[in-house]
Amino acid sequence: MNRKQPLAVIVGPTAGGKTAIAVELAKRLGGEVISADSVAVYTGLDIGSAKPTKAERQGIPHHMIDCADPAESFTVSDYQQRARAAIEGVHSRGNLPILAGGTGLYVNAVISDLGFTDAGRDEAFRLEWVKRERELPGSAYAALEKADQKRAKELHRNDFQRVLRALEVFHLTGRPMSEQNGDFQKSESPYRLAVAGLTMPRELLYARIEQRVDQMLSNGLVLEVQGLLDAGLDPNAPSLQGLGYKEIIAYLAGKQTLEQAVELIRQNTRRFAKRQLTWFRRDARTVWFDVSECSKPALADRIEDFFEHALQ
RNA sequence: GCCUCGGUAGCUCAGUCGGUAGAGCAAGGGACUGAAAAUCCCUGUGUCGGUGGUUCGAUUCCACUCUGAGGCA
Repeated sequence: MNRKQPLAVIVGPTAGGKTAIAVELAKRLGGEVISADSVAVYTGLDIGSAKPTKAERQGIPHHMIDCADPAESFTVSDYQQRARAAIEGVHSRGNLPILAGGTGLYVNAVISDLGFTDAGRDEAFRLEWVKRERELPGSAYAALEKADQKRAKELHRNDFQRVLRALEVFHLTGRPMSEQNGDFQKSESPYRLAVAGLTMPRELLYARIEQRVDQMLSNGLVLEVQGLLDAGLDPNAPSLQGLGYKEIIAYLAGKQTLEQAVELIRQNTRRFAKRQLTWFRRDARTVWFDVSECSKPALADRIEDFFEHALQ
């Protein structure tokens, strides 16, 4: 009987120390890092995404970083395919893949048996509905109630982004989205899994976020954004809707002061970290490690121990 | 020194013709299947500045007091 391949996973809120611990464990366990970060996939978005530098990577191979053009939109489904291929590559080299990142949906797309429908995107269809919704708010949800009652019940009528996607799937396939997607909470993982969650007291996390934002600024975040815009990147591109980018763009457009932009980045990052915690807490497979409870080497010891036992 | 207007949720304020109070923002919690760093939902007990007085009952009225802003000397 074929045994599933092992996959070590490190999740947690932004600025929580995932990168450093992932590299440390890769060194100890003979691993390679698979990033699970929806912004670090884009080339050129380096500072704002806190992409690990060459020095921080310490010679450990990192996958799923710089693999998409920021002018194009990169989706979960793209991520799933390519990340799984990357993991297979790591296995074929006899190494341990370490999936590390804070984008919950991306992590789930890899570690759960999450099957995406074949339906891609239909931009014309989307534009049409955006227009209709503006003219008659609530019409998209009303249409979904007719097309896919089950999905409509799962969604809130105001969650236009999801309502629209469900409509799009029905439009492209002629079948309700709710019939095409399994319940990923109940699905079995394709891998032998060990999921470590990094956590710390909220107060400490927020202090670290503040530090990180200051660091990004002194590393030249404003110049990075200016450079991307100068290179012709559309400020409305999905890649630039990320934290830190949209606020700086608003500053460069003269819509707010730099101080306001920075304060907004801090606040939005705190909120984002909160949402990340909500996501990872929900997954019962996550085993939590409090970073503030011990020294860095001791933390690495504990997680190394956990991975070794859980992945046996 | 005198006069006026304030002191109510972490912040800015509303309100109670006397029956112990509510908005916005902040914050917290939750959801999450092709934009996910996105999108969306839910959540308001606080010595009503302090001490006395009147009253069945005071955050509300009265007195004193502390404190902030402005004005007059």
